[in-house]
Amino acid sequence: MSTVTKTKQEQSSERREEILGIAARLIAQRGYSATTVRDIAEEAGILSGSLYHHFASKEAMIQEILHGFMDRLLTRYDEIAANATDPRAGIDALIECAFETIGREPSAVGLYQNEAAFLATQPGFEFLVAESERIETIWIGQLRAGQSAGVFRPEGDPAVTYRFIRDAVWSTVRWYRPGGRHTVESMSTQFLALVHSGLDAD
Amino acid sequence: MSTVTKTKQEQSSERREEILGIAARLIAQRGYSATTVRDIAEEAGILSGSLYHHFASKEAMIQEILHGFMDRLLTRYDEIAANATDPRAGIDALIECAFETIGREPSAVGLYQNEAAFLATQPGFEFLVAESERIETIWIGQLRAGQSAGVFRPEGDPAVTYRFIRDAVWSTVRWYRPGGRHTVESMSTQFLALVHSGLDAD
DNA sequence: GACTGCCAAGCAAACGCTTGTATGGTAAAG
DNA sequence: CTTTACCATACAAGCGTTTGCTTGGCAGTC
Repeated sequence: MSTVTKTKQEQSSERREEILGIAARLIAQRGYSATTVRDIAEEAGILSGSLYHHFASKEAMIQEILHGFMDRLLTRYDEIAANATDPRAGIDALIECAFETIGREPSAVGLYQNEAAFLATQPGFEFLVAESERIETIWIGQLRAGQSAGVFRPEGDPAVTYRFIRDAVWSTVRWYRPGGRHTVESMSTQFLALVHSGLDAD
Repeated sequence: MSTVTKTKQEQSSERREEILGIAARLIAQRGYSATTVRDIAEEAGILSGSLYHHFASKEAMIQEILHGFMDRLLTRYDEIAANATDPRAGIDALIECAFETIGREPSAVGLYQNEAAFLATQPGFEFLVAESERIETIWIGQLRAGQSAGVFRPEGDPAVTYRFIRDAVWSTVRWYRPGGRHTVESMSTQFLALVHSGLDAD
């Protein structure tokens, strides 16, 4: 009697994780189809054929990267939604979580930003649509609750507001570089100020 | 003695424009390197080799698309900046112009969103960096002027605020579809309300 | 401690296919 | 008779992937 075991391909060895990290970084930089298995292999210090000892295909690599990324994100979002005391605190926590994620795994975020929309239409990537919808539901739930409670302005379609916020936050990964004038925290703070109070002076 | 003439490759025939439109649409959907010249040719009803009667290379096609797009945008932005009566009206006009552009040429916007960051690092695309910087200067100028005039909140780095706004607006092209619940105008209106007054009720 | 079997990791070379591009020809229009 | 737009065919390079093989190390058994 054994615990549930992973398939051989899904067992995580250190080498696998290392190669996935390289692949994520390259694909985030150049795009999925502009990144060749030879690029990835060379960066890993092996030949392209040797990649197939670790992964079934190039597509399997990006699937594993995206699935892992979205599962981790959804876990955090679920926790935030479950523990939020009020809608405003909930939205703030979701936004902060997104900025932290950008700081923690920029490659996965960038790759998701660039490739998810197209890949979602491809067979084998149905999970992208499903998990994106769950995420959307969490955000819109907080926005709606805030409108009902009277802490957020009643006008404005929550679905549209969500997308504005989502895109502004996630797009940060394209230009934010740590070590410069701003930290992840200061970015988060400035965004929260903008989204809560707006641009206009009182 | 003649006026400045375009090179043969840059002369615009109707057929050229048609093919460029097809290329822009396909590349916006699938990405530059995932779109083959055979895809473009098939959609145009010709063979791939025949494309080279109109264009020097695949790269020349995307250069022409992007250059044309940015030139038109920059012309409009320059006009707005020159005619703006005050910073708030200036920012509003810039935002409205962006939403109108999304409605008018969604393919070019989408293509720019997806490919510009990578292409900007490639030889032959230096104009992308140059024109992006000019656009950034126009926006940040309005934001700074608003802070100085006291109509915008003084806290917040204008360069960061600009990027938040820019990304939220342009990313709209990825999910907005005309004919649904929202028009370009209603999107523009809702975004302006959010960016000026924020989420919080008074 | 030597021997055996096994396995993860990678190499070297090739496979069939797709890619962007070049070339010579053709048919219609002016 | 030149120009325009296109076809038909080809080509070299690069693509993802497969194959057969080598290597080093880690059990377990004698």
